Amino acid sequence: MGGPRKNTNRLRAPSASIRDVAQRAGVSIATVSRTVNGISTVAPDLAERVWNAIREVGYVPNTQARALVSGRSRLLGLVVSEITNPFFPELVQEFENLAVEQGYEVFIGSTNYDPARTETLVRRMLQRSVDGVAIMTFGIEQELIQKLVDRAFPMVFVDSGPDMPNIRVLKVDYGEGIREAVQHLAALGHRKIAFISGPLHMRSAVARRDAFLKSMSELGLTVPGEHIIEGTHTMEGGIRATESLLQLGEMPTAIVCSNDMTAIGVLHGLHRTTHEVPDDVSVIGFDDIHLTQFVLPPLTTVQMSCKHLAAAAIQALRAGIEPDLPHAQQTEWQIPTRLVVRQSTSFPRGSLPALAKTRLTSRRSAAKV
Amino acid sequence: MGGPRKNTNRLRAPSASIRDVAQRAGVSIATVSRTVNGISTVAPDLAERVWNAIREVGYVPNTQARALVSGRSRLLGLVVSEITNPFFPELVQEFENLAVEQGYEVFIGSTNYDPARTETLVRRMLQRSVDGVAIMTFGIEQELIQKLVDRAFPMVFVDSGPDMPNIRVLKVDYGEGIREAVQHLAALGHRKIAFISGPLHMRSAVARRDAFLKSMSELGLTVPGEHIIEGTHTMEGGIRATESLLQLGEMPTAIVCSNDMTAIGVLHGLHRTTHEVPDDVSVIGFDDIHLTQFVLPPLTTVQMSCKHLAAAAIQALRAGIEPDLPHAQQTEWQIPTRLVVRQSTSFPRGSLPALAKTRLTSRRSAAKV
DNA sequence: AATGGCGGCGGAAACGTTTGCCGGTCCGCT
DNA sequence: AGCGGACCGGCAAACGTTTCCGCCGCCATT
Repeated sequence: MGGPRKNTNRLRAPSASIRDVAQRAGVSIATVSRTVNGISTVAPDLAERVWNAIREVGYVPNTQARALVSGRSRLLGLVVSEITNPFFPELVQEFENLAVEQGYEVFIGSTNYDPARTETLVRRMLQRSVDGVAIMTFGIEQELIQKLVDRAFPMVFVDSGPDMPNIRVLKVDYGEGIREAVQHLAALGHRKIAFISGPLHMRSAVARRDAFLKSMSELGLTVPGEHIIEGTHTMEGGIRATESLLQLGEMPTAIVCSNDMTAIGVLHGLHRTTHEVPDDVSVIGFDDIHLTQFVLPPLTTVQMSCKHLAAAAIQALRAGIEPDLPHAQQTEWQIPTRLVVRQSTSFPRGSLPALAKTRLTSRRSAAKV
Repeated sequence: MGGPRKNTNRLRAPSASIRDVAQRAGVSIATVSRTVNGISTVAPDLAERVWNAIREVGYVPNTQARALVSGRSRLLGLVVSEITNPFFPELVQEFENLAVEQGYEVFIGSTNYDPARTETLVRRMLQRSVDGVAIMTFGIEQELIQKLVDRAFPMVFVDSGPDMPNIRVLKVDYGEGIREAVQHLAALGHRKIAFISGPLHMRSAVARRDAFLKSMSELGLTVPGEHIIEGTHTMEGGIRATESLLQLGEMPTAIVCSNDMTAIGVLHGLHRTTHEVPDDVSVIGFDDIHLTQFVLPPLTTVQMSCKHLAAAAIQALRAGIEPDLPHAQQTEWQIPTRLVVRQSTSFPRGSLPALAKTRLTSRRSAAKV
């Protein structure tokens, strides 16, 4: 038969196990387990002995074994489009902070807009047996969804997901922030306001464009067709869109963009052609990524709070994982948006009240006077 | 005694296990395991049967169980300073791509420069029993290192780590790129070149500053003390440093910065005071973060290749994990740096050859002429 | 034709937990 | 004093793998 086989072929010397602790404390491993997990049926003095023993042998519970037997990994999947898109690191950061606070770890993956990659990404997450996945890609492929839903997997989507049990959705209220943006421009005196959208196969891009049109018509402002341009949610798209706007007979005095990268492209496009922002044209972005504070001039933009988004995502995931949490039945979470005014918006050229000019124009042109 | 207990209290119905496959294929679980792991002693026809069975029951190996018994998690830890610092997402991206390619997963965590957070981060990584950790924080606390080294843990550091077995170091060759930067400026005619360093308690910041001084003296150029300013590797630090440079009697005609965020701060500082870049002052950054392409003007900077860094980190980690890899004995990896010329550098004001002016000056001022 | 070697497969132990079940102790009630 | 029950701790099964060891049969050699 041969005696017990111990630790052959292991990579490193194993660390202390629950058995070592039990031996040292003079209790059974069951008691150690219960102590570690805070189960109240352990007598205080025993618990004390166990904790001491744990400290002495430097015991760290083995997560793999835990997950294996309990069937839960305390791991949350977070799927983003691309981690190098500046919006996402901030989301990741918030998400991670909150997850750790609540005793979870985060398994991050980016799809890079590649379906094959997305496919393997999800497979990897399943293999690591995550307890739930937040899909924060703002536009996700349907077959992938199907695959996950089949396993009755707790999931969270942004904007819209399939209408199925165990699917929770974070509804971003694009209208709110965009209305603020339009009203801000209108209050400054702008009437001719253009909009550069995202790629229109993305639902969130359509939602943003429609919110813009709605806000304009609420104010009785009309938008000629050539003032609505489809962009790509990238800087290049913003530059190209700017170029086509510049060729128009009637230039708009303000441009609202479907995301910040587009707005930054607009800034570059205008800079190349020696138009000043905000003196010649006002520009507003969307997302409030970190970068907006660093461009020149700092960008006025609509903020979708990462904090809110992350917090809601985690709450929604936990609702799917732990059935007796207070929010377990909730299936929708509202995410607010709001305008953040920086220095890329001002009065339209010509309409500038003399008094306000010295106060409100950008520091750069003020200094030049 | 009671019969076998099955699946009480599990969160979800378990997926097919190796036993289901074995039963379906009419072989033992050992054979299934060998087939899945590509061990060659399995007869081709049996392997065929096993693969079919796997497909039929939709078997996915359980990573937890695998890791538990094999002692290896195929998980790599990646510790960065802060994920929202634009340099890191790009590193993370490369690292993840390469890791997945080589059959590993990545467990990311950011320290946010907080020792307590770092401490728990490492503890979490140990609990998840990662196979190795890459510490890419460019300046790490010593006690943390000690803690990890005690467990003979495969680790990779940047710039410098403790001199111990199982520690591998990625040596960034700051000198190379900074010499290129200085020579580029000198070639354009600059003689008075200032340097804004990072916080000098960071070794990498000191290394960069020293590389600058060395490159200057190689060209016979002297640097007055007030032209070396300690910054903070942040935009604010760059702005402040610019302000103090502006108060000097003799302004430098070019500023080299210890990282890109500082350089962007310099851009803002100069913009506020109506100095033109590059016409009045040339600016060079370091890191080549994504952002540098989006600021105005696009920043000339020294690139430390993320690709190189990530590839070397993974190779070094694997060297520590799999002892019979070709690089297993190597303990140092060289990371090259090189200058990327964009539009924030030009001739010093006044020294500009008339012919070159129209070609080399920034597009903005050219258009104004 | 018997024997030795070897290739290939199966049995079963081990990894480190969680947890159902059971047995012991002690207290309070009758 | 005897009994019931609450409480608490230990035993051992189970989670899903990997891998050691042993067995069986086939082929080649003597």
